[in-house]
Amino acid sequence: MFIELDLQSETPLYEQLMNQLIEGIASGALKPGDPLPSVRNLAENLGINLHTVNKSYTLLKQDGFLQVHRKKGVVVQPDAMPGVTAEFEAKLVRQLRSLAAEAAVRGMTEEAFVTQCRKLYGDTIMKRGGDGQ
Amino acid sequence: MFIELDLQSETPLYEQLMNQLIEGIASGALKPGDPLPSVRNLAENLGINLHTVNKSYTLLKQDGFLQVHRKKGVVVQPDAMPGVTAEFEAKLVRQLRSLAAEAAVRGMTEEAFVTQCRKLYGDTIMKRGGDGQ
DNA sequence: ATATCTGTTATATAATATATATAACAGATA
DNA sequence: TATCTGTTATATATATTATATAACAGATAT
Repeated sequence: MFIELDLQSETPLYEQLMNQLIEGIASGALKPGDPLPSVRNLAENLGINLHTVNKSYTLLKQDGFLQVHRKKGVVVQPDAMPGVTAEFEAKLVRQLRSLAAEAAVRGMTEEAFVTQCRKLYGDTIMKRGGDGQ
Repeated sequence: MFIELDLQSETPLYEQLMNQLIEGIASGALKPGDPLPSVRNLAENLGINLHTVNKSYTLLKQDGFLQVHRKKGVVVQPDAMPGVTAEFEAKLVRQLRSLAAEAAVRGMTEEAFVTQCRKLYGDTIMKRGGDGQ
C-alpha cells in the first residue's frame, strides 16, 4: 500500500487517507483480515499527526470497512463488507448528479462520460483476485 | 428555477447553490443569456446572506458559466460554455475514482455503477431543447 | 436631480472544520 | 517491567464558512 497525501489539496488529509484505503481494498492491495499500521506508525510514515490517522480509522470503522481487534489491532473487515446502504446511495446520487451536470454543460457527451465512469471502475478493481501486489 | 438549500447538509451553501445553477443550465431551465436574480434578491429569497450568493456567482463567473453585464446584470454565459478543461478532467477523475472504489467494495457491479452514471447524466439534461420550464 | 437598484469591495465577527501538540489511560505483548 | 496498541482528553492554531454592516461607482427609472 503506497499512500500519497497532497498537502496542497483542498481535500482534507483524513479524507484523502480514507479514500486511498478504500481504493486499496477495492484493488485487492488490502485484503479482508489484513493488518493496518498503527495510528502512530502510519502517522510518522506519512509525516502527519496521530489524530489525523485516527480520525480516518475511526470513520472507516464506523462505516464497517475496518475492525479493531483488541489483539490484532486494526484490520481490514474480515467478514462481509458493508453493502450499498441508503446513505451511500444518497451520496453517490448527489455527487454523480453534480459531476454529470457539469460534464454535460462542458460539452461532454453521455458516451464520453459513461466511458470515463466505466474506465475508473475498471481501473480500481483491476487487481482484484490477484496477489494484491 | 427552483433552488432548495439544505441547511443541515455538510456541503457548503455556496457550493450547493453553484451545483444547482449548473444543473439548471444542464437541464435547460437556464438558457444562455438568461438573467439571474440579483445577489440581494436571491439571498433574500433563499434566506441567506448576500455574500454567500455573491461567492457562488463570482466562482461561476471565474469558471465561465456566468457573465456580468454592467447593464443586464448577471446572465448565463451567452457565448460558448467552458469546455472540458484539464482542471475539470482532474476533478472528474479524482471524484469518480473515489466513488467507483467505494461502490465496488460495497458490492456494486460495474454494470450497476455505469447504469447509475448514465441515468444521472440523462436525468440532468432531459429537458434540453425543451422550453426550459 | 433624486432615489433606487446593480455588482463589488472592505471590515468585522462568530461558528465550525481541520490539523497539530502533549498527555494520560487500560489492555495486550514481549 | 517496558513497550506497543487504540482511545480519550485538553489545548492551540489556522482556514473555511456564513453572517452583518457599510460604502462605492455605474446604471435605471421616476
